[in-house]
Amino acid sequence: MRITIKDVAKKAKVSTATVSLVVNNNPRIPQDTKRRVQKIIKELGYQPSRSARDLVSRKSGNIGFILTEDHFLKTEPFYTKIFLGTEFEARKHPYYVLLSMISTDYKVEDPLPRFIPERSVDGIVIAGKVPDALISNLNKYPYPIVYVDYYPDKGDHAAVLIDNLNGAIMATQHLIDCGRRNIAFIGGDIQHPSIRDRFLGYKTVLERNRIKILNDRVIISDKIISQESGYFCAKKILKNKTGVNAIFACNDAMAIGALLCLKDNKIKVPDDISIVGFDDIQMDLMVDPPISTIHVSKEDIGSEAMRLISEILSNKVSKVRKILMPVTLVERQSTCSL
Amino acid sequence: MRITIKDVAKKAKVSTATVSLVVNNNPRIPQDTKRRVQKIIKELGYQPSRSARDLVSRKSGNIGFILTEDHFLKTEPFYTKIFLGTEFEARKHPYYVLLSMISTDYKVEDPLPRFIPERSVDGIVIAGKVPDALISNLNKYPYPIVYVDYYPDKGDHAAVLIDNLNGAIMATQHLIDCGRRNIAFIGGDIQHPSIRDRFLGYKTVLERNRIKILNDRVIISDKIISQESGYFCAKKILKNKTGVNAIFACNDAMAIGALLCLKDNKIKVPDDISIVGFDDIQMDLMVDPPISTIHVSKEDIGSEAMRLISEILSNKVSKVRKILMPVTLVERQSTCSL
DNA sequence: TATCACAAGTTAAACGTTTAACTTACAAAC
DNA sequence: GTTTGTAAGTTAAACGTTTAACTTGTGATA
Repeated sequence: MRITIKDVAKKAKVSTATVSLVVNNNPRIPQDTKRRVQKIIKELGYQPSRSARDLVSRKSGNIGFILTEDHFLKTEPFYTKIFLGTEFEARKHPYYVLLSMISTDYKVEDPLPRFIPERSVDGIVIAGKVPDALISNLNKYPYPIVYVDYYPDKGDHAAVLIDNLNGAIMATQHLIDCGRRNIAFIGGDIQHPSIRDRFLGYKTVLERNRIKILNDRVIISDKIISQESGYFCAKKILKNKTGVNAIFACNDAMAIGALLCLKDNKIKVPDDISIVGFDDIQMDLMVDPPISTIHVSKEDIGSEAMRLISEILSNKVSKVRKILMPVTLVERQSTCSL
Repeated sequence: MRITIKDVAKKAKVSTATVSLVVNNNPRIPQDTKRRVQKIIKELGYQPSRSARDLVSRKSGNIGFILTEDHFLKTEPFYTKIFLGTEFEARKHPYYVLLSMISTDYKVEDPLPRFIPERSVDGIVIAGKVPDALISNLNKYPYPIVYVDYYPDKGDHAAVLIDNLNGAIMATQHLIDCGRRNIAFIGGDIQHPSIRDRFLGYKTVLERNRIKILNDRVIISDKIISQESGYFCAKKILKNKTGVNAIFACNDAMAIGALLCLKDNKIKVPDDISIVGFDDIQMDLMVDPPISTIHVSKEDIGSEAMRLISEILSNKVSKVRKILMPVTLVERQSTCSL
């Protein structure tokens, strides 16, 4: 038989209400009583029942964490690290995290994660870009949502985001600090808010330094962002022959692809062309030369998301807000001064 | 206000007991009543409260899924896929999955995942090798455990395992079928039950074919299993100069490391030396030539684990048992006939 | 006609908490 | 000496289910 609050109450010769107040740290209970009860709780190994608590408080005690399958299964554990941060932070809060993957091509008629209709979560964290169909299905429910590294176009959303603009500015400025002014940008999926901001940062720095933005130095692939598309974009840049001596890639995957292309064309990196990426993924260190990049702390993003949803659920936050997570420049061997 | 069983009962003009019996598909309720009640449930959008259910049934409705951080964060999403399978299968069962990572060097004094002391799970799935300290801490609790792709030395455990022995036999036999008899084995962590069985399969096939097992063709690294250790082992084999014309690597990571080493030494793969690995990881297709290997369905392993723990919890299973998941040979370009 | 079996449902307690409202005792204020 | 205030608890209802035990009605059986 499970040890309940009644057992503790009986042994401590107080009412169950008192035990409950002790457990919940209510200031109405004086120190000595509190300590006495706490001692007995420890002796008996009492653990409050979650379901009983949840029942009376009309909470579930769970947070749903949703991402698409391909984000989760990617070789680079980017979102996995974000989840790790969320789960780790949750240990300090009264929440468990229910992780659920949805199909990358989720459609309106597809079922939502079971915990949604079953009302087994109090709030939701959505990591990475998800199909609009998911979002519109979710809107039928009253759960507060925190977006991570993405947010839908319309509407006002709570979100934890990478400071993409600043990161892009740091990256591009770094190339200029290396004495390079013929800087190309390679990217894809320009609809994505993150990529849009990274491109914006690039343009900002060029303008700030009175460098003309040339169309044949900006290559935006319409294919999915990947090593392959990076390779392809770099190829185009070489073909355009505009004397590029630096490339800012919208992320590390593309940066690595570009690096491979340059190597295949016997172009020296970083001397002839320097490359800087974005994200600081593990692969950066496994290529030759290691890629200079903008470091993003994935775990911190995840924990921040947990903190935000927790605040929202305890009504500490009056207004929806977006949090920008700071980034840092990591200089490695893919960039050098001219 | 939430729709409760009372609302349904009132509208259907029955007692809450009847509604409950309908929801739980009790045969005592005749078809027509059942349908009538179900219709009203749908109309009102009634969803039973989990916490109320859990409270009265003394269950938590959760399964804990535990793995070490490095397993989860590995570049190759091996365990991530297993988790995905578990989570997917859980949708058919009355369980949610709580994923929790523990430190790779977990010690006895470290805290257990919060859901353990809080009694918020009904059973546990442990994926991959975990420190003994974790297991001994877990033994203080009465939760049934299903191990996945690993199980502790002592004791009788329920486990879902890869059929490593058969896989190793298939791999080695495949090399012999290619007309190769000078077959090396490279591996590491020979204490690990999986590696032990893979080595055993190798020896079995050689004996079966009356091939002598030579010590300088069996290289067991004492370093962690990885691409690097694979490279290193292959180097040793070349140094030993025993005319090896095939290598069976204990997993794909080592196989790829070996491949890189052979390429660096201008040895032709698959012609001079054929290589076969184990696991079928994504990287296999990204190297040149693509690696022949033993395919393991990670998702199936995960779903099988969910099914097993679910059976154990519903007492359908009388005896502890181990389930061996079948594997298949995948022939790619790293092996060929002599 | 009385008895019995069974189908179809109902009643009410139990699960383990939280919390608003109440009680009691004691000290301070008038 | 009465009133008032407060500290330190207690009482009891409520949260939303499940389920053992009970009731009621109907038809079959002796």
